[in-house]
Amino acid sequence: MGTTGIQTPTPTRMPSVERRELILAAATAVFGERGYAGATTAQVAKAADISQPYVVRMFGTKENLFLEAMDRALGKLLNAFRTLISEYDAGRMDSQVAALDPSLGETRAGHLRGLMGRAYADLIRDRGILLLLMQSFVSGHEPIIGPRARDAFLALFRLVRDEAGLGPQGASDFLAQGMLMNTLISLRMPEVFETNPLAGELLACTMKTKLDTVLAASQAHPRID
Amino acid sequence: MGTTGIQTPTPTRMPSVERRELILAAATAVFGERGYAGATTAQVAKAADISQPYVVRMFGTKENLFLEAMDRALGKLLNAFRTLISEYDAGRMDSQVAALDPSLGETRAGHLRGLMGRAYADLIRDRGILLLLMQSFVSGHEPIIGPRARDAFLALFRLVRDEAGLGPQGASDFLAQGMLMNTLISLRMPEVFETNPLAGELLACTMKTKLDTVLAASQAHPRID
DNA sequence: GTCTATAAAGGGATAGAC
DNA sequence: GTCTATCCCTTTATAGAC
Repeated sequence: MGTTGIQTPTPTRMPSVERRELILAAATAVFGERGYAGATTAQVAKAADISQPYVVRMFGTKENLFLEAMDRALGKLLNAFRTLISEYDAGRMDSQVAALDPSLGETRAGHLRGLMGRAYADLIRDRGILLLLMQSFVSGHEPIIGPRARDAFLALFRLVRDEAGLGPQGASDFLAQGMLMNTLISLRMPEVFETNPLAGELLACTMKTKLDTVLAASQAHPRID
Repeated sequence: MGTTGIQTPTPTRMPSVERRELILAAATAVFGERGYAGATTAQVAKAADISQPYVVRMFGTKENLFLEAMDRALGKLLNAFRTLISEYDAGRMDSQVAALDPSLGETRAGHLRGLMGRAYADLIRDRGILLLLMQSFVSGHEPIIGPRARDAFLALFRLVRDEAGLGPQGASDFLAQGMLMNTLISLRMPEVFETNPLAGELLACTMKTKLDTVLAASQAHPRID
C-alpha cells in the first residue's frame, strides 16, 4: 500500500506558561468534580485537549498537578477577598454595600461579611475553584495533600478573621456557610431546584440573595462527564 | 516432599448478618477516610479481617457496598436525632437541657438545636459515620451514589426543619455548622490542636462546648492507614 | 513542545476449592 | 461461609520519535 493522503494533524504549539494555565484550569474542573483519587490524568488531558502523557510530563505526577491546581484555586479565592477588602477600605464600594442584607449590620465586619459572601457565590462561575478546594478538604488522609489542605483552610480562616475583621467566631460562622454552599454545589442541588421543593427551600435559605447567581452558574457549565 | 506440620488456619465462621455488620463498619471507616474512589475493597477487607473477594461476594460490587454503608450511616444519624427529639418531648432531658449554652434560647427549637449539636459531636466517636456521609456529599457526580447522597442530605434537612422544628433558616444554619465540623474532622484539624494556635482557635469557636468530646474522639481512634 | 507506544502496577470481580 | 488463584481492565508513568 502506498501512502494515503491522510496527514497526522500537527499539534497546536503553545508557550509552556500558557499551556500550563490551560491544563491547570482543566485539572481544576476535573478534580473539582471527581476528587483527587476519582479523577484520572487522562480525563484532565481530554479536558485540556492534549495527550495524557503530556499532562504528566508537564507536572511530573498527578499528585503534583493536584497540588498546583489547589494552590491556584486558593490563590484566586484569597485574592478575590483581599481585592474586595482593599476596595471597601478605599471607599469604592458604596453602591455594593447599599444592596446588602441590612440584617448583617452596619459595621465594617458586617459589610465585608456580606460582600465576601457575594464574592464567594460569584466564584462558582469560575468553574471548579470552590469544588476543588472542597475536594482537597476531604482529602485530609493523603500524606502530602492533607497537610497542605489544612494549611489552605487555616489561611482562609486567618484572612477572614483578621483582614476582614470578622473575629474568630464571625470567621467560623462565615466558613460554615461556605462549607454548606460547597456541599450543596457538590451535591448538584441547583440542578433539582425546580423539581424538588425541599431542595428549593434549602437552596433559598442557604444562598439568600446569591441564589440567582448560583442557579445561573449551574446552568452555565453543563456536565463534563 | 511430604506434608508439613503447618496447617491452613480454619477461617472464623460467623452468621452472615453479623459478618455483614462487621464489613459495613469496616467499610464506613475506610470509605470515610479515603472516599469512594480512593478506597479499595482490599482495604475494607483488611479492616474487617477477611479476604477481598469475600467482601465483593457479599455485597456484589464496591458501589453497592458504599451505598449500604451510606444507608447505615444515615440511619444512625437520623435515628440519633429522632431518639433525642422523642426524649425531649417526653420531658426526660431536663438535666441535659440545663447544661446548654443559654444563647440558644429557651424555645423547644433552641433546646433541640443544642441537643442535636451535642449528639452530632458524640457521633464522631462512632468511627467514620459522619466522614462517610461527608464523602458521599462530595460524590454528587457519581451516577448512582450522587442522587442517593442528595436524597440523604434532604432527608436530614427535612428532619431538622420539621421534626426538630428549627424551620428552614434554622435548619440551614444548623447544617452549615455540621458541614464545617465535618470539614475540620476530615482535615484532621484536631490532631494539630495543641501545636497550631490558629487551628486551636478555629476548633474552639466551631465546636464550643463540644470541643472536649471532639478532641477525645480524635485521640481515641488512631490512624487506620 | 507534543505525540504514540508501552511498561508496570493496581484493583474489581469471577471461578472454584474446602 | 470463606479462602486462594487469577483474569482483565484501568491508570500512572516512562521512552523515544517528530
